[in-house]
Amino acid sequence: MARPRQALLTRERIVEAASALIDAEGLDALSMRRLATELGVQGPSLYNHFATKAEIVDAVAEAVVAQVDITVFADSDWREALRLWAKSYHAVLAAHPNIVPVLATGPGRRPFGLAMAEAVYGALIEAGWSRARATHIGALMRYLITGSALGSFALGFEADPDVYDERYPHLHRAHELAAHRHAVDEGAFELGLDLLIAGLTDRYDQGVRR
Amino acid sequence: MARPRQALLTRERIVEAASALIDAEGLDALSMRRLATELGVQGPSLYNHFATKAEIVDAVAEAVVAQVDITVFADSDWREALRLWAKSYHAVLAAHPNIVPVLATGPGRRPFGLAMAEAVYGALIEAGWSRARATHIGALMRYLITGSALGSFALGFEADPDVYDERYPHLHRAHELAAHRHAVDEGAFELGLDLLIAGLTDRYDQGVRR
DNA sequence: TGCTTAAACTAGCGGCGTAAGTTTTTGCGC
DNA sequence: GCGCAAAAACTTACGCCGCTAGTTTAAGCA
Repeated sequence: MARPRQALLTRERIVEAASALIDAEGLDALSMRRLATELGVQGPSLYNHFATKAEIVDAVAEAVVAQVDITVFADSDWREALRLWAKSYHAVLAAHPNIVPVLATGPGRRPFGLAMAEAVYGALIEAGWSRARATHIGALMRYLITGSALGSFALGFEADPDVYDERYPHLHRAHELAAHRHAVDEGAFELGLDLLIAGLTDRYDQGVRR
Repeated sequence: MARPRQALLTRERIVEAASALIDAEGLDALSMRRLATELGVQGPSLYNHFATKAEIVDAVAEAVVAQVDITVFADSDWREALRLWAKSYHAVLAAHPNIVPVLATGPGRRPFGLAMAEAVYGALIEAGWSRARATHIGALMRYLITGSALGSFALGFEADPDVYDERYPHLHRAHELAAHRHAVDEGAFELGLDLLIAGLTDRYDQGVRR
């Protein structure tokens, strides 16, 4: 086949297919040939639309970050905005956990990623936090959000009871963690968010803003 | 060469070389052929000592976790122990950032990883926290520690000033972040640790332990 | 109508993890 | 002391991978 009358590929279609593949089978399953097959095309054809595989992955990451609600920073008090944004971000990552390793490395040059950083940092600065502290708070939120999304804590433990022998007396029920995955992971995230925002609120109200 | 009079490889030597390679050039640079070359041997010879590449990576992860000080849980108050352990873990990961993605998925079946989980969870249970809360606290600590080690927040922003145009008014100095990498990353981690432990202490002292 | 560009193709390079089978040495049981 | 299994290296090879180069044909514009 040479050039078809109607183009088979668009950047949008490629990103959609890549996103679906990553969601369904993980980052490792995304290969140029596999993705192309999924789109009914030969591998190298993708290079007519993206220069490298990394560009495709970046575009997928960008599409995911674009789903996070950052409008809250315009409307709400910084505490409430931080909480709502964190929950929104957390929910988006929970829906697309396989792309998290990419997001965890920072916004890079991705416009939506930068817009999110701008919204968070801007709101903290406007609230009166020092530049250094606003940066710390932004970093801290990313640690919590990507850390919790990167891998389920509950699933980090084997479901095989034989793993937890007499060397680990307190872990004798750790094999049950997987069954309570949601409660464990969400509970830890909520606890972290509560503690961080409460602690920051205390400092803020005491006038300690740097 | 057939079987040599003196074995060229041992599991220990392989893990050491793999660890050094990962530290120096990252997880992606670790390939069986490359690692073998580093050890003066052909690629498949490694399979006489490890069944898969994943087993080698696991052994490297285990060697790193083994460096974390968990003796503090035997000696100190849970608050102090948590703080000291977190700092030790953080320092170890800062020295070996490239292996963090592996650790972030949990202890799996690695004895040192499980021993660490046992120490942390056991100390929290002994202190009187409920099982559910102790699990949450353990998860939360992992989120903070691996989240902060996974990728420098500061280095997640491009050092190229042109990236930060008029769309991101508050980020106009973000290109300077890389230069303050240490202060930013450490500051955020310390802030997080302070806030979490202070918040947990408050709840604990008020008798809220579940 | 003719030229440039776009978008598909095929072929191929060097690298990957690992399976299979070969060779030689070591060390143990008789 | 001998014979033989196991150990530890090897070579070869399979089917993947990202990506480059060059080819073909259609589309769009001068």
